[in-house]
This record gives sequence, C-alpha cells and structure tokens, in this order.
Amino acid sequence: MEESHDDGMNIGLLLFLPYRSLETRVFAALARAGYDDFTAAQMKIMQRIGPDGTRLTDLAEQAQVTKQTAGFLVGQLEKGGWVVRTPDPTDGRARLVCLTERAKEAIPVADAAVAEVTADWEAHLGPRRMKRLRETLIMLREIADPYAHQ
Amino acid sequence: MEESHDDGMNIGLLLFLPYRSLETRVFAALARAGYDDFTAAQMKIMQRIGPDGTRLTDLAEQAQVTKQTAGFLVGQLEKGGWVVRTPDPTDGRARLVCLTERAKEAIPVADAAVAEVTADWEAHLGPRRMKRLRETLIMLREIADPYAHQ
DNA sequence: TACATTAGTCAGAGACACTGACTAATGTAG
DNA sequence: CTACATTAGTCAGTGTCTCTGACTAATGTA
Repeated sequence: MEESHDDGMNIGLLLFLPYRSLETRVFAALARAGYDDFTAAQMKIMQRIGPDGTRLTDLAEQAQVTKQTAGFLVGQLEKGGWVVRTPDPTDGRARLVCLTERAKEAIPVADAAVAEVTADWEAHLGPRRMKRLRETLIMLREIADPYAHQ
Repeated sequence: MEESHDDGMNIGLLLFLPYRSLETRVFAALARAGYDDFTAAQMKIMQRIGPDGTRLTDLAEQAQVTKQTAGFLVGQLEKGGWVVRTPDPTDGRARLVCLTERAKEAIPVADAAVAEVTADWEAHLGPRRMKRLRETLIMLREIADPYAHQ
C-alpha cells in the first residue's frame, strides 16, 4: 500500500483517475439511453467479445479472471439477453459467446460517450498533447499488457 | 458496453492496462517482502491515509465507495494490525484512521516497486516521453478527478 | 431549545471472484 | 488405435466486496 510519497504523484493513481472517470461517464450514458441492466463487471466481459464471438476461456484470460468467474458473468449476460452461446464449429468442447442484436445496438451509444469524454480531454490538453498521450499509451501497452496482440 | 471500435484503441483500456500492470507488480513485491495479508481493496483504502490520519468519510469519498464499505475495510485493516482508529480531537463524532508502524515500514517497499516499474516504462518509452506522460496525466487529473486537491 | 446536518455503525442482501473437483472433447505418443 | 495428457467448460462451496436502509451520537444553526 501507500504507493505514493515519491517525487510527484503516484503514476498508478494518475492513470487510474481518468480511466475511472471515463468508465463512469460511459456507464452513465448507457444507463440514460436505457441500457441500465448490466453491471461494470459484466461490461468488462462484453467489451472483449469480438464480432464473430469469443470463447469463454479467452474472455477470462483477457479480463484477467478465472474461467469460472467469466462463466458466471456470461451466464448473467445471457439471462439479460446481451449474449448467446453458440457451438464452436472448430472445437466440440468450446462455445462462442456472441453479442445479441440488442447489445450491438448499444455500441454506438457507448462510442458516442467515449467520443464526448475524449473531446473534453482534448479541449483541456490541446490536440498535440492528446495525440501524444494516445501514442504513448499504445507504446506502453507493448510492455504493460501481457495480452497485447500485435 | 463495447467501448472500442473507434479510430484506434479504446483510450480507457489503454489507461487501465498499465495501471493494472503497476498495481499487480507492486502487490507482488509487497507479498514477496512478507506483506501479504491484505487485499487489493484494503490497499486502495490504505493508500489514501495521510501521515496524520484521515477520517473514514474522507477515505470513502476518495476511494469512491460508501462509508459503510470503507468502514468494513478499515475494520479488516484494523484486525490485521495495519491501522488504528484514534479519536479526532476536533470533532467528537469523528475518528482518525492512522497507519501503524508496521504499515509505515511497508511504504519503502511499495515505493521501490513503483520505482522499478517506472524505470521499466522509461526504458521503453524514453525519458522525454515518460516525462510528458506524467505531465499530461497530472494535467488530465484536473478535470478527471472530482477530488483533485490542488 | 428544536431542527437539520454530519460522522460513523449495524444488519441484511446481492454481486463478484476464488479454489477444488468434475465431465467431455481434443491432441499426442506409443 | 489405445492410453495419457491437455483443454473447454461446468458445478459446488466459500470468502470478499459493495450496496441500501435504518439507526445512534455529536455538532451546527435558527
């Protein structure tokens, strides 16, 4: 604990604060648009579902939870009509978790909310700084994301 | 959900990934040093305790949880010998949550872990980019942290 | 002195995340 | 082609986190 007390401000907290701010605002925007019957944990799973569906194990790995936890959350999402599980044609053991139409309709709402937050940030930081921030974070991902795929 | 699908990468995820990486590594370093009997949620509370103690309500506000949750976590920390609650001389209703000696001893361990991670990042990004990242995040905090104090 | 506010607690419930043990399908070595 | 290990996913049980609602006690204010 107490990761602070270094030179300036704790870099972890500095990363976390805007992340939380963004997440909160996107969540609120979705709720305002009527998409209010899912939780933050469920959203984290849904975020990771690809256009052609994603396996439970992959979702678990990317969200950094156990497959049991991912299974629980996918179960909740299925009950709520956000996802369906379809058999994976390439592997009889596996099933693909896919977004339903309803879930796909929510994507533009979420995107718009992200765009609004991003615009606020850019207005505060200026376009140059904002662009560099994004570039730096993409670069940082190479070493800070065990799951970086590219 | 599905906050992605914009131009490049979801900026929220880009902020979150290094945050999580840092947190995981600091947590692991503390565990290796023998400080392994507290949880991530408890750490988030402890992080916010000032050198002269902090009120429960303030901890709750900063960590963005209810005071009941903060109270629960402080209770766990108290059982584990990480904090003590002392009366607040200026307000008979309030108590100050203070770090014990044991907790204070863990601070340099956490700081060293943060320094190590920061060094890794700087090695990857280069000193200029790292410096700008920190500056930008501090600037961003002004609008992304409802609790920014300064 | 009455009333509203603030600090914190108690009780109960739901959500989340873990470990361990399991089934079924797949891949591999002999 | 058979035995073994691996992989995908589920079931059961438990502990932790977080919330809402209702409450006590101290403080501030009219």
